[in-house]
Amino acid sequence: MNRPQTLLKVALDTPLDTLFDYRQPESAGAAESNAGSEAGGRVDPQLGQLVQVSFGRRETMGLIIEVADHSDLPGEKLKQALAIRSQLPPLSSEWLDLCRFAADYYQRPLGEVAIPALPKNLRALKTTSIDRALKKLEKAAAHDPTPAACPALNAAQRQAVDAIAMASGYQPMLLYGVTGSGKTEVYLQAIARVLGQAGEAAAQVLILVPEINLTPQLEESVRQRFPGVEVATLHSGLAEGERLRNWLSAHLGRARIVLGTRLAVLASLPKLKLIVIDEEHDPSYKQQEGLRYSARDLAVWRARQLNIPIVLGSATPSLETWQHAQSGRYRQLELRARAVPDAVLPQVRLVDVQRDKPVEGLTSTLLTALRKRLEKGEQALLFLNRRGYAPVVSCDACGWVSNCPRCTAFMVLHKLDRRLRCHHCGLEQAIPKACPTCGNIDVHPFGRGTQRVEEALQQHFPQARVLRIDADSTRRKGSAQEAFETVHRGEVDILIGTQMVAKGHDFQNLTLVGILNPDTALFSHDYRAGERLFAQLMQVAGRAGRAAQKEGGNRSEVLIQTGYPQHPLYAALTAHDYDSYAQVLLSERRQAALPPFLYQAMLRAEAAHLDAALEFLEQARNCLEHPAIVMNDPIPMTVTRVANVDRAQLLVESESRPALQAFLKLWMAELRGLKTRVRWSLEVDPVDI
DNA sequence: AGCACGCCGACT
DNA sequence: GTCGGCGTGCTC
Repeated sequence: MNRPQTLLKVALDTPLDTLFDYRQPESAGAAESNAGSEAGGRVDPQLGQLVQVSFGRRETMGLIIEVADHSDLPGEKLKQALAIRSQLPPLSSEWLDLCRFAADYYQRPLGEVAIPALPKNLRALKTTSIDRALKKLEKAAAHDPTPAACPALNAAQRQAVDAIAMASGYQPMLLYGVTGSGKTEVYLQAIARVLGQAGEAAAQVLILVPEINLTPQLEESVRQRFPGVEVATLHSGLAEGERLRNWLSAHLGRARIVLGTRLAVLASLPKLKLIVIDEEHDPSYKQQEGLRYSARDLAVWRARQLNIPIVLGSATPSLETWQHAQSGRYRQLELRARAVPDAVLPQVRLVDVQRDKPVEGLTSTLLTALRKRLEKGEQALLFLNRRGYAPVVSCDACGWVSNCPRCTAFMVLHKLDRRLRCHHCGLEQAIPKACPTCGNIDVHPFGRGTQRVEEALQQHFPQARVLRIDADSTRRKGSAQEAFETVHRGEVDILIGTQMVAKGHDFQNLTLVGILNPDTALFSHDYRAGERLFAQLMQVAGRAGRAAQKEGGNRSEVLIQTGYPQHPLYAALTAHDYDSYAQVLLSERRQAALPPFLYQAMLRAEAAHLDAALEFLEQARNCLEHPAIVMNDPIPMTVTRVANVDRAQLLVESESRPALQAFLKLWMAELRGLKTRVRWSLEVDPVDI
């Protein structure tokens, strides 16, 4: 007497690695009749539709992954789904496959990947914001695309544009070119060609950028170049309403160009025909919490899935991408010259701090260079990747240092607000007037951050307008943007900043870049530190001399203050030669059996006491063996304690990615079975070791 | 992960 | 006598 009934297998945002079965709602149409869908009659549920369900004691939104007529559970355990959200097209099976891949690869349940990838307002139980967004989208008038004028290309750019526009099917391409070599123009013209080729059939292009707020220039260029074309941005800074509207515009295929940060790689793009990843080496493509995905890797997977070309642009490609280009898996497109006529690469000079001892972080060579630029009315940029006034305060008499009581870290002196602040847990304290242990009056700051250098600069150049840009000076929303504008308007003579100043901005009148204390990264235990430092310094150096050279012939210069002027990294920087340095790094990696010649996963554990975390990892290490897997010793993390929580990690390695994946799948099942009070998480392809 | 239930300490 | 600590168990 069992008439077959339609069951929905639903993915929910929960750590339980399974789909949940529900009976279909009484009337799929009726529940949402306010949206104008056909009332009454039963509508067939479809894959990729959102469905409202009761789960435990709460109501939540899920995604229909399968429609079936059988469940392994006894019928009385099945609840009826509450309502299917039918007023928008279902997510495509390609999109679901993308989420499924990410879920499998990063060892998470499908629902934990797919549901959070959707805008919050789309998942909300009430439909008001969706209705509002759809109405607003209707209203937005569609303009006729009016092609804007394109600058002429040089030969290398033309070749690159042709290669991208004429690529058929899956074709990853490394667009390798120094800052100022005209990568953006290649993107824009390739996009124009791809959108043009698709004609009325409407193609979509996805452009990924590291941080949209720091690179508003690209968004500006895109909008100006494609007037009348709908451009949707997607990034974490958007208000929920706008986020939903832009997401829907992409999902409905209206937005022809979607420009976003890493999270945009999971957008629904039904007509996607080309992906561009700008600054593909940038670490911010790696999500560093929750689902720790690489947007770059997922983008490449997506391009292959859809059989479309993908362009990875960089002046300092990641070694993974470099290796693929070397091996021929990726096609290499190269822009050698700077695209701006007459522009030349800045001269990079090393200042040996053993011979020219810095005072307050500034060598006399750098001070002289600054003075010269000031006299000419040109701008200078100093780069110091350390915010605050001084990284630690100490007592000469007894050796007391400003340790954070909750973290394995120093509390940083912030002189302006007269506080000590821990950059790991946020704890703040007043600056002690005397040493807390011995009472000595003479406690003093040790080392220097951007605030201290700013102070020194003001003393050296009282007439100069000095501006500091770092996370502290740009707390307020939009203040970073304001700060950069004052530089553009020429209201700043010397800019001092952290890595925030390295990205995106071209300063026309900037002719001197000083790099203050880059050496620490040279001897880091993280084998990626060299690669990252090179990319960062190259990027900062690129801020200088982007404008056409003036008739006076004053070439821009970059001064690097270092204690190791012989280091090959600096030699390569001086020669503007990433090729050979990357080659050296790659062969080192091959010899030492490190990524990209080795595949890794990191199991991390957190507990109130280090012993518990280490003990869990030891247990994890012993609970499963695999012939192709090497398990390292569990070790405390470098910064062991953060906010009173101890952290440890266990690195797992294999020469075979499939073997690692197979192992992880089994291992996760084992670990989920261990009952432990330790919080743990797995990261596949970890970047910070 | 939420969110409940469930049994032992200091308070309106 | 209750409010509330977090241990344990379940979610179609």
